[in-house]
Amino acid sequence: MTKNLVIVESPAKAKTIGGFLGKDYTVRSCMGHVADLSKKDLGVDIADGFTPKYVISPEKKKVVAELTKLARESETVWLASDEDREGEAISWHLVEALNLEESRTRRIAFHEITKTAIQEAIESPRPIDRNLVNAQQARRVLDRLVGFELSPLLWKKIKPSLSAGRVQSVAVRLIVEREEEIKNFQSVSAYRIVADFLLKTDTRPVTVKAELNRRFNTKEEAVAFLKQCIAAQYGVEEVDTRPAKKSPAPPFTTSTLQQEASRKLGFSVANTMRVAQELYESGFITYMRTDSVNLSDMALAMARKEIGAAFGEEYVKTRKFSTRTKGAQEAHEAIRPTYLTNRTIEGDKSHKRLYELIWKRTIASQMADAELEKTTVTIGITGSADKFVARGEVVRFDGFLKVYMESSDEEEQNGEEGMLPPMSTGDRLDLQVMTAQQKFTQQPYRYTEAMLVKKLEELGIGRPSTYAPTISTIQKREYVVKEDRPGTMRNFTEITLKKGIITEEVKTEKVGYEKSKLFPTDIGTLVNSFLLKHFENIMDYNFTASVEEEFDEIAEGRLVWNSMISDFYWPFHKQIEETLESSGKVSGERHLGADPKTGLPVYVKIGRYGPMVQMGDSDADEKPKFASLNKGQSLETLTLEEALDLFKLPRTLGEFEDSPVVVATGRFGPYIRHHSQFYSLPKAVDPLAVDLPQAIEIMEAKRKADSQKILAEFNDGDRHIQVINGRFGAYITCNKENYKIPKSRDARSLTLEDVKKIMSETSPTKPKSKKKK
DNA sequence: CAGTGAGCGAGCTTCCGCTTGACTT
Repeated sequence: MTKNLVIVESPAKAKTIGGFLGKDYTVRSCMGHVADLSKKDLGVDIADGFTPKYVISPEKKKVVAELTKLARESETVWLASDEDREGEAISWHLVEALNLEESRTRRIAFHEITKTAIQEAIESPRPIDRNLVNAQQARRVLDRLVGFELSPLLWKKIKPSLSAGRVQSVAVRLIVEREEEIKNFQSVSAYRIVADFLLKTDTRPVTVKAELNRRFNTKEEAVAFLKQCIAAQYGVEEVDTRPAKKSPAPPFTTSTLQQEASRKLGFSVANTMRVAQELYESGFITYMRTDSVNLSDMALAMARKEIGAAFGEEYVKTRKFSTRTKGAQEAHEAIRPTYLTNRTIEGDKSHKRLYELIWKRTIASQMADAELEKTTVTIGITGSADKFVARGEVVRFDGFLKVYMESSDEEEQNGEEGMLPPMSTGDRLDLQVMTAQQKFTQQPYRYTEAMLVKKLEELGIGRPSTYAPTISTIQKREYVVKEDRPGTMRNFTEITLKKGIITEEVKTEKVGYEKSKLFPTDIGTLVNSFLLKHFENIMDYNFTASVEEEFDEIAEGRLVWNSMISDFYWPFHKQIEETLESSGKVSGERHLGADPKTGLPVYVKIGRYGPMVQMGDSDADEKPKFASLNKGQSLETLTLEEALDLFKLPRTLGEFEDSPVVVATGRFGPYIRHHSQFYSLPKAVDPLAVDLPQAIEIMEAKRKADSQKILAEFNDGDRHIQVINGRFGAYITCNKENYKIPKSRDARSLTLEDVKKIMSETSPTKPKSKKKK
């Protein structure tokens, strides 16, 4: 029997708070939402004023049963879900699901997990804010209506199993449009003039690097300028020194953590979140899904102490950062180490690295500004109005730079600014070398996962808990792919003036090399243009922001939630019906030309299983031939020649062991089929060129590898039992049933008796049921 | 893992946001 039951959202939080509250309080977690719209149908009764049909989420049945029991035994139930729209709805759903009586239910909220914050919260409970709950309900119903009406439209018009939604469809649009910008980008070049000068000083001469204050559009102009400089003299005209300062970045939110972990550690968004979750569960960091840059007073005090002790008092400067993010709800603190005294932690490499990044960012955010001195030296040229400019930067006081500097997404930083020697007006400079470099304008950058998250956050689309899942959804649907692309070589001209002689040289540089960037697929592009054509309003980058304004009005009690939904739904539903009627099936079909042998037309289009080529018309007497596109080929750029090559498979190479050997392409790329066995072709082997001896070699290699996978084989009566070395360790298989081998046993030394014993003691796990893609 | 692409029709897919395990071969 317990007096008080406190319900929070996360188990790790429950553990910490339990320690603060003492024995009169039982603290449990509900693990997020316990109820959601029914999944079997639309889950919204449109005819009845959009009444939501809530059901207890199947995976939460156990939690709800347990909480119901505890609540019945308690005097008072404290609902301590997060203080934001979703948190308020969670509390409301708990009231409904646990059948809580109002008289012994209290709603409390806190933004920090500290003893004082929780005690204060307990002292000031409030009723559940029904307006806020209604705002969440409107958000939920709108997302369901959009997602569950748009997706089936795509199944009908384009391809089964596709999806669309308020967040994911805009994420795809960003990537498709960036690719179009790149495709349409016209690179122009200009000549940049840089020079090394020699400054004579009392001790020894020093080199000063400077750049001309203008660029030349043509080579002729650049050469003319260099010629003019052969006989020129150079002197310092002006020295301008001014102080500057740099301030640290705020502590991490989910989005900035994902960006920095991507830039500094090369982590994918999903990997960052997985490691952060584990750090949180081990008690090393505060909650990792947050949009707040705020630190608790306790954290600030810890920071002051830690910085003072480690670097000295002059390095301490605590700050309160405020969020600039659209729609931020700030239910939690920023992401920070629980104890700033721990510079590092025990754990594997990725945990250590992410933790240290969080520690540095948190500490730096509370350190003094860096004080710099920026110097600009203007260098005159006799006989010319143009000037060379040399820039230098000296750090007078490093401040937060001692610990951490935020990285930037810009790929090329223009010239590191170093130190300049002391100079004064009238100093003479001797030219050592002057170079005119042809510089091309850079195409827009492609998104990494983390850069896409940054962009979505700027647009106010999505929440900290959904950034990583959204990124993975659009990849799972094959709207976008994350890939490396090799880039191409480009020539550029460099003209040098040295010792009065001008020389010209053509050099090459690599451009367009991409690592782990997001590219749209043919399907992504096609779905995007379909949605843009018929649902421009949903695809608008400001759609979320404008509905969020209305959700805010609902939260303030100035707007009725289902009338807002009604105003949105009916015009939207009309768009759906009109599109159903007006639009035929969309396949992005292109006619490539005629097959030179038969004269039949060749098309490329999106089919039921993805991009494909077709030879012949479907209403002709002879059935058309079909073939899938290869990886890396695209609907937009495929040529007739490439299409004709695709029809050359399947190809029979000859006979081996009395059976034909056939090369073909399947869903996972080119393969060899022989005796109903499949053998993948290595990447380097061209399926159009491979011959029989080479194919046999590939098959034998696979057979050898497979034989090493089987650790042991037994025949027990009719049963054929194998011990196999699988991806997740060794296991036993028999009659398509798998059995785990206890960790204490060495799989290689098992006897038939051992195996039979394990099989009788453990229950089999069925291999994964085949899922359709 | 994998070989398909007519048309018929059954039965399936799908959203966003809050939170963890269970499970995989």
